[in-house]
Amino acid sequence: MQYLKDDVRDKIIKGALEEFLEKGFRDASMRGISRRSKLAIGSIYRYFASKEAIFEYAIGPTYRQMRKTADKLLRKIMESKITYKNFRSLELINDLCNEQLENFYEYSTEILILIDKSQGTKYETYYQDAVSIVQKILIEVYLVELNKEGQKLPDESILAVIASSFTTGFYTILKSSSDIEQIKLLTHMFLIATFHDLTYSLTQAKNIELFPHSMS
Amino acid sequence: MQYLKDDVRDKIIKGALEEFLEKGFRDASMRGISRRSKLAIGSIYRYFASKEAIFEYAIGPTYRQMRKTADKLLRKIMESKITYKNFRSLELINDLCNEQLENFYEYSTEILILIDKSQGTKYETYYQDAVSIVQKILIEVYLVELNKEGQKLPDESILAVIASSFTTGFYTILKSSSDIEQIKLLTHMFLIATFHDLTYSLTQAKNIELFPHSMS
Amino acid sequence: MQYLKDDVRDKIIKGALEEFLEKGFRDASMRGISRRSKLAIGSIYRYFASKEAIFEYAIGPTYRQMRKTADKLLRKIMESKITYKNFRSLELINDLCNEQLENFYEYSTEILILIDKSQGTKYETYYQDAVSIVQKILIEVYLVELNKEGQKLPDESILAVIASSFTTGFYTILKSSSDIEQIKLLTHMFLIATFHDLTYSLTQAKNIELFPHSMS
Amino acid sequence: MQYLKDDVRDKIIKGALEEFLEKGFRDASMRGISRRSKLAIGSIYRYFASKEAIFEYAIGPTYRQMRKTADKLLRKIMESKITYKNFRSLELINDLCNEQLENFYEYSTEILILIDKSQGTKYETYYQDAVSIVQKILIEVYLVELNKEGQKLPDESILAVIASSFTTGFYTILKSSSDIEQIKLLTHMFLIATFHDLTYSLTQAKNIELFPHSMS
DNA sequence: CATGAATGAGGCTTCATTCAT
DNA sequence: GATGAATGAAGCCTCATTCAT
Repeated sequence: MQYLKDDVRDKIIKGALEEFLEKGFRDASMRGISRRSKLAIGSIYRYFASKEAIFEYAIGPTYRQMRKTADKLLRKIMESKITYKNFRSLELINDLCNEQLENFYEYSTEILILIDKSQGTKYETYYQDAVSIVQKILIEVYLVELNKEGQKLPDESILAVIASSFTTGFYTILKSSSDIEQIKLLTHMFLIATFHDLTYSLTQAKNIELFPHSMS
Repeated sequence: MQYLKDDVRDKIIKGALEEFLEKGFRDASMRGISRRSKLAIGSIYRYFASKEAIFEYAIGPTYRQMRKTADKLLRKIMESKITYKNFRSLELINDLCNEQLENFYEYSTEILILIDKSQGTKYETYYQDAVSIVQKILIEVYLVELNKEGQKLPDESILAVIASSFTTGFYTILKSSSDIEQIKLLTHMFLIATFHDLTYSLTQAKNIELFPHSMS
Repeated sequence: MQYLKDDVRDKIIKGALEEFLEKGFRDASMRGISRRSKLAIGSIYRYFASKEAIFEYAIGPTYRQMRKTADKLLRKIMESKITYKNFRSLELINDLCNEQLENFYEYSTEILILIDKSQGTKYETYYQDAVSIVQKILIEVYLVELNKEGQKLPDESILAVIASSFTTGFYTILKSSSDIEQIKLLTHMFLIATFHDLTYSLTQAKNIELFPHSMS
Repeated sequence: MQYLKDDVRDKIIKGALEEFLEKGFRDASMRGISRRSKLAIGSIYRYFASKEAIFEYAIGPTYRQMRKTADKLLRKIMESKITYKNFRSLELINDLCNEQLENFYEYSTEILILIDKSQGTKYETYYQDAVSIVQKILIEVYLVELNKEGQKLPDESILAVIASSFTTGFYTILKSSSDIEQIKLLTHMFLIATFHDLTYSLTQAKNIELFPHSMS
């Protein structure tokens, strides 16, 4: 063998990730991947059967890891009776997040591609799926519990908004740094910023002010 | 008639907006625009020189309007000494938002296209630009002021995270409804949920709990 | 409309038939069809979805016609108790052939393509299928009857040979002329030449001479 | 060793013949030849300059042998005054055939490739050439002689039909068996079936019946 | 002006051939 | 000499753009 096959495969994947990230799957061109990986197009086809196969190899494992994580997270939350009233929720969620962060930050490029560069692949609903899961959690933790108490949200679709907003913020953290400690800190801060007193904000939205702690 | 008819031009734009929204600029096809606008492809080229020209005509004005709004917003905030401590911030920001919400509402399709269907055009950085502006505002309102007081954020890049999270949430609202009253309500709720007591959350992140109002 | 669509479609089919006949389906190139039909490749795709669709349009109807004819022929022969002993066989077979010849000679190009230029299409077994049908007929007319009489062929696979030889000869006739009267005459001659006294030749092969009528 | 090894060359040719026979020259792939011969593609190119060179080496000698045989056959027939009336024709033709049958048998793969797997090579007209030679012989043996006698064929092009029919039948025999004795028997039977009393059939086609020997 | 057929560059993929090891 | 990875021209097909009617 002239070159180590794995070297070349990695070079292809590296170029492909660049191309996918910049153009998205559909607009990524084999020529672009070829240029970035400095390999003739024909050579790429020695390693991968198709553009789709490259995507699968580059992104598939990360996707499956993320699904597994998300499913586990969802199951744990459903089982552990977390509600917005539960004092230990923060710890638990934080732990659950931290448990997976190591995985996440290592594959941040893949995740970013999954989020909004995967149109045309079987993973194209990834971002919506992630948002849906977050939304399910929010419904479980907030809406179900509030309904039990006879409280109502002014508009329940705010949970969809918060789900998408939170999901994006979370992935922005992953994108922003490759220092795992910083990612953990930011995640913690962002969890607090998003969920601290969220029930109060949502139910009282019409009556409260933005900066209560800061007025003299 | 010496001039090309505006109603035809509008029909084209209407079809083009549909196509761009559904497929994105790159994957939008002239045939698709032709089908949706019920006009022959050749006719479209009589009104617009290229697919890009259609995009420019359909989206450009909205883009410029949004930039102007954003710049004005940024300038006003810079000039008006809004800080997280300023009691009148809420009113002001709410007013600023409402002032534009009608615009947003009216051009929500164009805005949604700008956000994540503009790849391949000169506007493809729109979402990032929007996030940047929000981030600048957050820096002005929170970071600058906190620094003056000698306080520090555990990690300043949390502002970038909140900027992207907020921007996405805001555009999710636009996408979620075509009822302007609901949009206003959701925006208000979302503003509260995001910024109510944000300073406290950020600075005290390590010490506080998620659901203070809900424990007996 | 600028050009009559059917004109163009016909031009494409004409070029495609040339190309298929010369190169065979697999080696026929869209560029070749494009060159022969003097149409840009893109134009061809306005009329046909794929190279295969062109083949289907050009050849499919002829194929179905031929199958129908062959099936009918086979059925009639099976039903009419024709055997090599049956005096009226010649007339009947001749009639059956003539009945279809008009169709055949009109589509001789298509038939020639079916025979050995259709590799890579769903019709690629056409020639073998035709031979099989002829062979079935031969088995019915000769072998079954001979067995009843307790006679044996020195080697039964001679029928497969005669089937393929006859089939090829028959198609050669179709190819050789576009004068229907000549085709009919040649078919008649060829039927006589092939089947006149065939039983005798086959069963007595080892003992007889080639030119019995011509020796002084 | 200074010279390339012959056994390797043979291994290549063996694999190539398999590949050519199954796919035809154009659709045969170097990878296929490499797989069948269990030799790296690069090695093959050390022995042969191109796919065409392999074909030439594998098929060329057989082609030339066949041409020579055919020419000799043709010359002999021309010189030896064989006619359909000549009593010794059968013996002679049978001998001529048998003389070559061993060759045919030994190179049947090459011949089968020549017949209908050689498209894209300079030998692609082989089948037509073979038919032409048979036709020339038929003309010599039948037509010339009949003309001398003032007899006429109803249509002279029947000889082209019989030439192609006979050629195909003959090659079907080669393809059908790898048992030389069976090939000889089938060839004999097929010669009888084709040429026994052919003159009578052709000249009297309009007046005779198919099964004279079998009517009670 | 409107129409839509015609064009051809560019996208994915295959495969004969070359070349570094 | 053997190997098989690398190359790139050519095949099928799509689609923005042009042009004849």
